[in-house]
Amino acid sequence: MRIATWNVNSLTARLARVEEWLEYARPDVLCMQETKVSDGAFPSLPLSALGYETVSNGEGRWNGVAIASRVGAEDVQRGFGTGADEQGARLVAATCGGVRVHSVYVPNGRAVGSEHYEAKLAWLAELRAFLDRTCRPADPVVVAGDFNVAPDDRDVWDPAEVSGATHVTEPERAALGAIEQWGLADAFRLLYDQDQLYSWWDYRAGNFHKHKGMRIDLLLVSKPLADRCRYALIDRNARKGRQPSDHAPVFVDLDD
DNA sequence: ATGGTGGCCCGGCCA
Repeated sequence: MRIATWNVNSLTARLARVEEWLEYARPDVLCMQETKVSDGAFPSLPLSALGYETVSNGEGRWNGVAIASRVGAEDVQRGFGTGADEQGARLVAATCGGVRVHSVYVPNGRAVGSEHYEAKLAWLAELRAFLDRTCRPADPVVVAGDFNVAPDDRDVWDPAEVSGATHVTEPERAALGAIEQWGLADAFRLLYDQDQLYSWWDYRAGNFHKHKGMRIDLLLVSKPLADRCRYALIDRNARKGRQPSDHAPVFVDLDD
């Protein structure tokens, strides 16, 4: 089973690239973030033509998450369901082929110490609480998406250059750690320990070509799935060419 | 070069 995640930075603008990628990577499940499309305008038909059913949680102009699956999508949940401010449409979950799959788009946080940074930490704490009340770590669970946190210094191009900035601070890493402590592991790190393997590069200043990126797109898997991880890839090629997202898709292959 | 690119959708916000 191949499960993927990709911040597409507008599914409307990226539809051709997403279709192309689905055709050659053929994931069983693709979690998408920053779809920037309302549920009513979601392009379900072209994805259906490729064999994928889709579920989305989208507000329109900003944020938005979705799951495309060719192994079913049952028991859909949109958002935390607490009635609290969710800072936009950032969570959708469905059961796909027996795996509870969550597509998440963690708030960016902007500047350290800003209200947005504090809200990012609060959102991560809400995600942990959501897992506590909706799933069990002994079951097959995936939490995949753009976490806007680089788990450790291997995951940034220059720890000194970004030191103290968002995505790499200790409180953000601790909040991510609290989610992992629920019973999840970073599938990529179960398999590989190299540095300089990134999933996002700022559009600005030619950062992609300078290899200045971060690994912030993660597939967190529960123990029953961690034991099945065989292979993972950040598809850097999908960041190249015409009209790319600023993120590359990432996938993990699970043994049956 | 105190910006830079790109998405939303048309002036500025967001990443």
